[in-house]
Amino acid sequence: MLDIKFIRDNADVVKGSLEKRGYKFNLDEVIALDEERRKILLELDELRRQKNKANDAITALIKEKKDPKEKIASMKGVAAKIDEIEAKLRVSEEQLSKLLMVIPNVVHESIPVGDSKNNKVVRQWGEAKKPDFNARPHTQICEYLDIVDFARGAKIAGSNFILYKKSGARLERALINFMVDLHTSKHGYHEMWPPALVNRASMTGTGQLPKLEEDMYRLKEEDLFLIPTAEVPVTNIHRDEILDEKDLPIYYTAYTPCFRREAGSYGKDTKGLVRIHQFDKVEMVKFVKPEDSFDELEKLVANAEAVLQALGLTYRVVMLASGDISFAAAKCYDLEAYAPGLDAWLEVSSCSNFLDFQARRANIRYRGKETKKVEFVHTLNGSGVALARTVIAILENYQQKDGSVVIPGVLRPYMGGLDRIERQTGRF
RNA sequence: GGAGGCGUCGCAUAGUGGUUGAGUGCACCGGUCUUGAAAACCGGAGUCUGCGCAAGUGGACCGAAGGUUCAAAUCCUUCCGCCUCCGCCA
Repeated sequence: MLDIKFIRDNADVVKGSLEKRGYKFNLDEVIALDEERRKILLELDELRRQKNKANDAITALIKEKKDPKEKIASMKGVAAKIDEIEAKLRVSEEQLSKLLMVIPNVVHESIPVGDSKNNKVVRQWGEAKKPDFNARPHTQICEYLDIVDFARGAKIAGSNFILYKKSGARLERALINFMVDLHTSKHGYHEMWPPALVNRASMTGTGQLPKLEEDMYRLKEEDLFLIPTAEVPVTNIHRDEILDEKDLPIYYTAYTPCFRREAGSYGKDTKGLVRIHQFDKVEMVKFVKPEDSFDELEKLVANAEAVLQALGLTYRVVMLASGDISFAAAKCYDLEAYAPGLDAWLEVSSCSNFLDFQARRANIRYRGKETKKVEFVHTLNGSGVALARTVIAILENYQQKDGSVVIPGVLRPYMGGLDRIERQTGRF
């Protein structure tokens, strides 16, 4: 959420940002509503002041054992008027906050303007090269090695739900453990294991609601949502809290499954592991002082890159353009791993700085040591990294001519020493 | 799922209709004392928001939302959360 005072004082900046994002939004309506709201508030406060004064007078009369009847009678009208104006204020505030909730964050000046075609590759690590034999896509590798069962996943839950089998399941678990261990032991993150279902307040706090309700799985009875990312529960750890400056920055990492309905994306990337309804992800979340957030973003990206480097995967870092960046983010880098079987760059991480946008919605603040003032923190998060697509990259990059897949060295201790996945024979 | 209890300013608590936006203790900040510290003593401190260049001056906030009343932390209704016991259960 943007600060209404910021909007008021920087209407041009906000309009410019909306324009860069390609948003159609009438900001002047917001500014007019705010003006009206303040006018009502002024009138209301004055009446309430009169009421408070009169109440003091009534109290004094009672103390002096005098009859307050006359004073009381004269206050009835004021009380009624206050009720009436309070109702007006409520309507005005509701309208305003509804609009404020759907205004996206102001994009940072450093990012390219335009749609996804203007995304900028900042750097690349490794070479995008195909093996010297006929590289197969991961779907064929999975089938040959019998490590992912697409048909049974669909039988159990529905299309684009995945059943990992045997070494496939083990690989998934190995990756999760490897990544969490890396972030906790080398990058200074504290490990968390949050609920995979969250309430409406949490979803609103990080900005998924109200805009993206139809993209999520929802439990009607309880009004709970399956998390689309660990960002939601982990950022909301500190919702409605005032942190101490000395505790900042706070780094958390968490593995969670992630659930996405992907409504409206049918027909797009529907083959294999690219776009599935439930996937695993290790997430990194930061709470930092405002002046540090852009430095922290660079470090966050480096932490995610460390995973891909350790796995020996070729990737590139892409700075998202203003039209492609998410609702709550001011600046965002995607990490894309190269998958030779598909001959495609797959988005496996997204690292964003939200500035105080989420903190304002979720009311996450800190008290300055020197200033004693309470201020909003800046929040960031990044995938470190998302599975399924990383599994694709591993399978397609490490496939051998004989159809087996070599396990990257860092994962072997997590695979019980296994260094290669080979075709399993037998019924199961 | 059933029965009961409870939600007050960082923490613990006092407060059952009118000098209560709210007392006390701990924690916190400043000062006195001390070589320094501790203790003791004195003092200070909540959050949000309106108007104002500012000094300042209003308003709101006792889990949330409604209601009763001239007046609500206090009474009523609904909701949310937590605790205890019983039931069920990985």
